[in-house]
Amino acid sequence: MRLLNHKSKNTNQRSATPLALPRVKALPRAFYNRDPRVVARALLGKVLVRRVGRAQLAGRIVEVEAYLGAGDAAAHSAAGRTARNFVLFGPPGHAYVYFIYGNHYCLNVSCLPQSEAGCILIRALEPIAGLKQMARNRGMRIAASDGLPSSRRLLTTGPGRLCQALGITRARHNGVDVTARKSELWIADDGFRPRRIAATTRIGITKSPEQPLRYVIVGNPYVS
DNA sequence: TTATAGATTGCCT
DNA sequence: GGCAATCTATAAT
Repeated sequence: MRLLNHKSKNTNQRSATPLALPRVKALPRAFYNRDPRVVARALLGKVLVRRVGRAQLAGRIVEVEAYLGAGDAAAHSAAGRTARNFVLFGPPGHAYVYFIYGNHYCLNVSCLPQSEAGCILIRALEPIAGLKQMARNRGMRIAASDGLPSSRRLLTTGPGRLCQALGITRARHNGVDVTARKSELWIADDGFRPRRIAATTRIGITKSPEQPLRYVIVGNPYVS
């Protein structure tokens, strides 16, 4: 398996360096079996891979938010287990996909052991492979190959956008094991390590907005 | 049973 | 900057 590298003029450190990925590893279950704040930082720079038959869509994770297992009023798990959030209470390393505002899907990855409901919201990706398909999925006429960062940003910057670009839906991907390379959705480590990470407050929440639980790769142009 | 807010986005002025 | 789109969960009738 090989991720096609998209030739791009790099506007940021090394985040778009060629991916020599003859055999990247999937992150193991133990990676996710930790405090969401630790997992969130560690996920920055990893590669989200969406397999569609033989084709692959992939993007580097550049922005995430941590939602804590207990005592986090902003988390979906705050009121306990429901038909929507049950995945969060299962084992770590599984996709939690929910539908929001009647229009958009958002992708999270569960962390902490069984019965503890922490998770990480994936908020932005730097597109790596399958950009044309992403543009098609997003209904963008231009194939995002015009080299303009401004238009490419619209592919995968924002939690709703990246789900649409990768064709992620609740019906198909909620509960998927992201530690398995055979999954339609999994997360790879290609050895890239962010140079600098910053923590800020989370976006769009009203309940406990003061905690710095949003993490970004400093300077990456695909951060929202 | 009905109302309202929400981990968002795109299009309008 | 305002607001519509319109599913899901929860609070209020």
